[in-house]
Amino acid sequence: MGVSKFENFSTKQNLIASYSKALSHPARVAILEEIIKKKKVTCGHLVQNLSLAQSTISQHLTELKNTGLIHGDVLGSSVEYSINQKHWQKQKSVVEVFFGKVKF
Amino acid sequence: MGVSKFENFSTKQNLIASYSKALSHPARVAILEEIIKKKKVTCGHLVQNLSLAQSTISQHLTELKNTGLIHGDVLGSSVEYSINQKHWQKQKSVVEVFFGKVKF
DNA sequence: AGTTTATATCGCAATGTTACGATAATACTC
DNA sequence: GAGTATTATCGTAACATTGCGATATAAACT
Repeated sequence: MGVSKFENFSTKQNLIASYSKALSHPARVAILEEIIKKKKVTCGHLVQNLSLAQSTISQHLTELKNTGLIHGDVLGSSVEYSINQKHWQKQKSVVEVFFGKVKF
Repeated sequence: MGVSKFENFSTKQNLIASYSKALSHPARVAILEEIIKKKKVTCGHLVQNLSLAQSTISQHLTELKNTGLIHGDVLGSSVEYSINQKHWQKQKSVVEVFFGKVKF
């Protein structure tokens, strides 16, 4: 029991769910806002600005990377994270279409 | 450990996270789509259309109700669920502002 | 090569989510 | 009132998520 039954739902429904899940924790929202503000941001910068351990932030970054919202460019010994414009726009439009289904 | 540190983040960040969490499971996306399509929908109707147990669907409905996205009107022995237009619009605008922060 | 710096990954504990069956609660029907 | 129908809640099992410290990995610097 307790196992999510993703196969019962459409690809589109799973896509919306997966995109929304990326934003479903305030730490990830905060990370994205910081990336947007600074354009490029390292893990170390985020560690200094958010009150979370380095390993925790790295984990959130990996999640955001996996959904496609950001990408990391290796720069010497550090990694610069920035918004993946293509996926951002895709998620933006998918979510907006969903919310637009309700007519006022 | 493993306890989410919501207090480290702003009210706005927690709001976006909480709204997004409501859409972070395909069953809830499917439920919302069905409600939008039919305008009003009972729990029983959803049980017939989604392959999930009655108790599971009732649980998802309660979650959607708690975030404010839908409300239920008692109608005899059943309950008719519909979109809470006010909260829907609020969530729509909060999410759109967030996505709009990235300029292309 | 050894040291420092930056990030990722592992292992684990605490908590949260998802699903179901069983049962309770409420409102109609006879 | 007894029986039926509809929804909510309880209890519980199986995962999943979040967080941290410790450790691994990789690049840069002496």
